[in-house]
Amino acid sequence: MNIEQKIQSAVIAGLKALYQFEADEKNVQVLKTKKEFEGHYTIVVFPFLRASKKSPETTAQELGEYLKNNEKAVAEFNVIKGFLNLTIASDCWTEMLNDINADKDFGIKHASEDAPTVMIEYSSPNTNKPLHLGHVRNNLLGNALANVMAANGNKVIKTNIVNDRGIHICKSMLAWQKYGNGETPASSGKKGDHLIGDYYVAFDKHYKAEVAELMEKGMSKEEAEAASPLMKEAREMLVKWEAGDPEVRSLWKMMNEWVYEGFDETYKMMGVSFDKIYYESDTYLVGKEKVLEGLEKGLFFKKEDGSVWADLTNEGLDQKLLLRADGTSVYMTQDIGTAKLRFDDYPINKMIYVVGNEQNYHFQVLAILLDRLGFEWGKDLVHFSYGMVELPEGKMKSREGTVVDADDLMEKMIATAKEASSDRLAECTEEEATDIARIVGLGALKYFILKVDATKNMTFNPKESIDFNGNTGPFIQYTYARIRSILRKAAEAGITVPEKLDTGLELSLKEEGLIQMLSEFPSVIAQAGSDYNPSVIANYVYELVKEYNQFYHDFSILREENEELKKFRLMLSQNVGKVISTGMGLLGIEVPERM
RNA sequence: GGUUCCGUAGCUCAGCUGGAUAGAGCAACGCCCUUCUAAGGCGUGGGUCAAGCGUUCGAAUCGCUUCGGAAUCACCA
Repeated sequence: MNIEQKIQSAVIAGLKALYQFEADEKNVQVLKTKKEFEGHYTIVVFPFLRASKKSPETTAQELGEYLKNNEKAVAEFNVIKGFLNLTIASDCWTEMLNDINADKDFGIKHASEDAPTVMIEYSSPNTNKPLHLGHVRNNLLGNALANVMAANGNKVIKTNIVNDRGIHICKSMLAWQKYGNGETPASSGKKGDHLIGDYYVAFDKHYKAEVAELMEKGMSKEEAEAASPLMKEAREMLVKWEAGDPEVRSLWKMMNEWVYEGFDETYKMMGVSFDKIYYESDTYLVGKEKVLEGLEKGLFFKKEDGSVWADLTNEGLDQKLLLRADGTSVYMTQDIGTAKLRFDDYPINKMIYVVGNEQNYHFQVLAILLDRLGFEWGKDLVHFSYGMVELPEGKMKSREGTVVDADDLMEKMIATAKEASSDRLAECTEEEATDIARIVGLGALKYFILKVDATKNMTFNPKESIDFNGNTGPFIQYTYARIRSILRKAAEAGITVPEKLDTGLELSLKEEGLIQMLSEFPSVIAQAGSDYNPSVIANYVYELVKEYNQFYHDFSILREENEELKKFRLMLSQNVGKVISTGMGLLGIEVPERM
C-alpha cells in the first residue's frame, strides 16, 4: 500500500467518524499538492460539505485534525479555502524509498497462469515498398504497447500481418521482369525491400508514360488507363498468381523473400519483433470460406450479380461488400480470415490492432462482423488508432517523392548523434562510440514519436528530437548516464549503496517530492495500459528526470559530508535510474551506461 | 452532405475519471563553469485553453451548438 492509498482510507475512516458519511474511493480524491502550497497531498473537501453541514474551512480543519491524530503518515496539515493540504512524515518517505529499492522489478506486474491473453497486431507492411515514416510510428507504438500490456500482467502475443499478395506486388514483379536484367539484392547491393520498391516506381513511370501516349492519340484518361498494355499485363499476372501458375508463384516467392530480408533488417534496427507473422496469401481464402459460411447461416446476403454483402443498416452503417461478383476477396474478407486463423492458434481474450486512423471505419465494421461471426473478442476489439506523422516541411506524398524512408531516417539520426557527440566519445573505442550513437540517435527518434498522444496528428522534427535539452530522449538518456557515472565513482571510492536506510533522516522538500514521484510509477504504467497510450510513460519519465536534475544541481552527492545523507542520495539516484531504465525500456528505448 | 478525430504560449507538445493563480521544452532576453558528464542549472517576458451556451460550489476537462483543420464514407489494400 502506498502513501496515497493510506491517506485515502484514513480520510474515508475520518468522514465516517466525524460525520457518519459513508464515502468510497471514488469520491475521496487524493491529489498532489500544487507547488505553491505547503504539503504533499491535498484533499478537496467540497464533496463532503453536504454531510458535514459546515463551512469548507471548518470541515477541512476537522478532517485535518482527525488525520493528524489517527494516521501516523500525516505529520502536519494546513487549510486554504476548501483545500486540505497534508504534509507527510519524513520517515514515511524513507520507508517508501526502502520499499522501492527492495523491489527489483518496481512497477512491473508479472503475468499469472490465468492472466488474459492479449494479441497485438502492428506494422502490417505491403511487400512492394520499403517501410516509411508512418510505419515507424506504427512499429514504435505497437512495440511499446506490447511492452506496457505485458508490464500490466497480460500474456502478450505480438503479431504482424503481411500484405504479400495483390496487384501491387504484381506490378513490381512485372517491372522487374521487363526492365530488371536479373538484378538481385546481392548483385545490386541494395536492400531487398528497396530494390522491389524501385521496380514499383519503375512500373508507375512506364505506366504513366503509356497512358500519356494513349491520351495523345485521343483517348480520355479513363480509356487510356483501361487500355494500358502494362496494366493489363499486371492484371493477367494476378490472375495467374491466383490460379497458382508455377512460374509466377516462384518469381513471387523469390521477390517476397528479398523484401522480407530487407524488412528484417529494418525491424532489427528499430528494435521491434514479432511472435507470429501471418501472410495474407494464407488468410484470404480462409476469409472467403468464413464469409460463405456466414452467407449460409443467413448472416450475409447475395446480390443479383453474385457479390456478397453484410447489411449493417441496423447499426447505423451502410452495406459492406465482402466478396466481389467474381468471387474474389476484398480487404475486409482477409481480415476476417486472419482473425479466424489467429483464434485457432491462440486463446485470445483481447485483440488490439495498431492501425492508422484512416481506417477507423474499417475497424468499426470489422468489430461488428467478427461479433456476428461468433468471435468472443470481436465486439470489443481495440483499434489502437493513431494519427499521421508529418515533417516540418509538410505532408509526405508518395507522388511527389517526399516520402521519408525508415532506413534513411534511422541512418540520419544515428549520423547526427555521432556528430554531436564526437568530442565526448573521443575516449571510447570506435565500437563503443558507434553503439552509443545508435542508442542516442534511435532514442531521439523513438522518444519524440512516442511522447505525443497517439490519437493526434504530429510533426516530427528531427533537429528538435535530438536536442540534448528539453523533452527529448537524449536528455533522459544523458541523465541516466550521469547517474551511472555517480554510482561508478561511488563504487571506486568504496561507498556502497545500502539495501535499506534507517529512518530519521532530515529530508529536503525536493527529495520528498522525488520519492513521491517515484512511488507513482506503478500507477503510471497501469494508466498507460488501460488508456492504451504509451505517451503517459514518456511524459512521466521526463517529469521525473527534470525534477531529479533540478535537485541534483543543488548539491554534490559524493562530496556530501554526512555519511547517512550521502548513502540516502546514492540510493535515491539509483532508484531514479531504475525507474528511468524501466520506463524507457517499456517504450523500447535503450539507455546507455555512459555517453 | 453523413460519421470519426483534432483545435491549449510565436513553434512542438503536456494537463482532460471536473478542483487552487493553466504547465514544460524550443525560440528571445538576463545570470551561473576550481563542473559527482555545462549535452546542465536559475530567472524574465509570452495565454480570450477556437467561439458561444448549458450542467456545477467549481469547467481547458462534461453536454449541446457554431467555426476552423484532418481522415473516412470504393468491387484499393
